[in-house]
Amino acid sequence: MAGYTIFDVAREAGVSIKTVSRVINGEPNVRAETRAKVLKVADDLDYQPNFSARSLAGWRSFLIGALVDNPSPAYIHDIQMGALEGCRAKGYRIMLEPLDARSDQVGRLTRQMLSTLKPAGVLLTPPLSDVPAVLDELNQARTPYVRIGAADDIARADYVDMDDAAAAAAMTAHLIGLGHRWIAFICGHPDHASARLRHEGFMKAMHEHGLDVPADYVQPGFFSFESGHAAGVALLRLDARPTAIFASNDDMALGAIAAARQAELDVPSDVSICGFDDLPTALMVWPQLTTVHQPVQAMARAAVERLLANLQSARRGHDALDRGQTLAFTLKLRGTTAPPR
Amino acid sequence: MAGYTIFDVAREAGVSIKTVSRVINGEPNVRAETRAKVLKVADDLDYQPNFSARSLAGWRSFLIGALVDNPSPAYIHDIQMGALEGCRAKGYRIMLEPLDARSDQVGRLTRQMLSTLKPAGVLLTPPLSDVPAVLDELNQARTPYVRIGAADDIARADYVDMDDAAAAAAMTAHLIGLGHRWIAFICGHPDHASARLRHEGFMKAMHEHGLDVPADYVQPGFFSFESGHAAGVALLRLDARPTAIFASNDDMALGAIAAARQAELDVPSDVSICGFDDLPTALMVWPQLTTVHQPVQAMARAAVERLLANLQSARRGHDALDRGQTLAFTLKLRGTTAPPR
DNA sequence: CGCCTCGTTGACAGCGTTGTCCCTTCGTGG
DNA sequence: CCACGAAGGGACAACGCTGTCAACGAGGCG
Repeated sequence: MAGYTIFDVAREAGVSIKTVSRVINGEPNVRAETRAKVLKVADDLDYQPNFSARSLAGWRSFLIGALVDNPSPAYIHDIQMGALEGCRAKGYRIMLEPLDARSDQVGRLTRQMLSTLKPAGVLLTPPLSDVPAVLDELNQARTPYVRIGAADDIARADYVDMDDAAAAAAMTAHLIGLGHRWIAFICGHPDHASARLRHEGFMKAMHEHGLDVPADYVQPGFFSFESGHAAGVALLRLDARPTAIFASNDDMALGAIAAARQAELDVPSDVSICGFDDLPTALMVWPQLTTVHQPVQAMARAAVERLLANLQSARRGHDALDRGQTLAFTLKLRGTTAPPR
Repeated sequence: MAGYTIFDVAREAGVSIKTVSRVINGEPNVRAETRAKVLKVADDLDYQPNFSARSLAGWRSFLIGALVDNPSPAYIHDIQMGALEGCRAKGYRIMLEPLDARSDQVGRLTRQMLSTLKPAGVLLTPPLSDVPAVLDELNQARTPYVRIGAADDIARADYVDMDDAAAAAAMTAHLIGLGHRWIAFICGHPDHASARLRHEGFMKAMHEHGLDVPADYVQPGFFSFESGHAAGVALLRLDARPTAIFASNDDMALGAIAAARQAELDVPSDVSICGFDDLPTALMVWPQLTTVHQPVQAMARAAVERLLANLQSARRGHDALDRGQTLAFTLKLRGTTAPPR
């Protein structure tokens, strides 16, 4: 039958259950020799500590909740894989928890999740990273959490993010460097802090280069293909048609490309288009999409690692280390941007 | 503090802990009046039964493991969301478990996962649905499971799938109906049973319509964009160039489209291209990709529902119901297929 | 009218682990 | 050689829930 208990290990190793527990949990006050013996027996028996029992007996479980409210499969996938990488070795597990950030039940749902799962920590992703009701519940339950891509009240808790504004500025500078002067921008979903930052980065770069951005060159968008398509249609119909369009995510960039194709315009020779995120799809269209690589997986991994590090230092009574971490972005210059004709 | 225990509910309702437990678990032999009272108190207190305690005390946990080995974020996402839909209401949770089907450790890893998590049931996705080592471990641990898209030894366990061969035949018939006679096929990953079935469906439809398939019209592929691209390049270089290409998944279809673009061929006027899966990306390229909609989310949901139904009937000592379920596919006729010139 | 059955409820013992507390052992300095 | 402190190790009680079994009262039946 699959599964020995700690009792079996203790018997085989000739020590008490508690000592095995100490070894498994890396607690101090075990002689190196004893530790080695226990480890060997545990390995021989292929002993796996029972998840539920550990959570029940100990203060917290070995679960990390990942709260998401993002329609993008690729984003969720990256979050989950990054988080898994960060905690698999330490015996923690990830439980994905989709949650509607705009619901007025979001606080109650968070609380329910906390009391059923009693997670050791929680990962917050945009736009949930900036929902006060969620943060409050987390604080009240004294559950440590890391916010990914948060913008509001950044000092409130541990965070991991990237510099969206700088990235947008860098991409804008790239377009300007190619010779573009008339660059339009498609905004992201207003609920997302990063959408705001990307917009700011774009505007800043334009102004710094002394370039003008007409009001109708900034189109609203919601991070969806359709909204990008609509914005693209609107932009390409303008009398003073932009020579480049910077969409604040890839889905919208693809929508804008579709709009260009329908208008019988070639990308990039008639109009350059670039995105933001670097989805897998960016490589699966032709020409391949010029975009900003957002290190989602690396952020998730870093977030989990911070979480676990803080859990350990909390147990030892240390203070939290630094308060957050900003990861580097990369410009992926590919086929959808070129000098204007 | 967030979280009352069953004890609080019992006290408030003036009954024993066990009675509350009965109500929560929907067990029989509780007077309707008592049941209602307990339910009301539980609701007032917003009581959430503790996950770990339930798993530890009962021999079943409330976890369902979803074993996946598929690089596609969209696929994993659909599986997870479908599974969530199927079990959220019943208080079960999904735990995603990536596993390498080709590793010789796959059996050991499965066993480890089973003994730490003690899941109530397991969802198997392709290609893991057909890995004997995994199935054996599951049987040995007496953990019920449902196989999604399995092909080998189908009577071995409960399954949910779609008719890949029929779907491929239907798509082929669509191309033939448009007037194509010279249709090429890009195969899928040889480890996937569905790849084989799709190929068979294609060949069958061609033969039934009395059409010939030259040997070099059937290209190998691995379900990846790159392999589709390579196959596309090879096919479009042929002296007798096919007028249509049926790629056995969307990633490869996109690869083939890229190959056509690079060869300065228009899709669909110079060459029709279609895929299989209906990824979100299929709608985000222009022209939009003609493909077969694979009901991944619905399959995952059905699989979980079957799992839970069987769990209940097992407890009541019933036999398993029917042995499996085949879901309907849909042809999504969009912009990348058209009559040949 | 007593006996048996059935539906309903509660008392109690685990489930496999960790936290707390205490005892033992060993090394060190006086 | 003894006193003392620290480190190593064990006994035992939780943790919150479910499974088992027994107790109880209400009917049905002979």
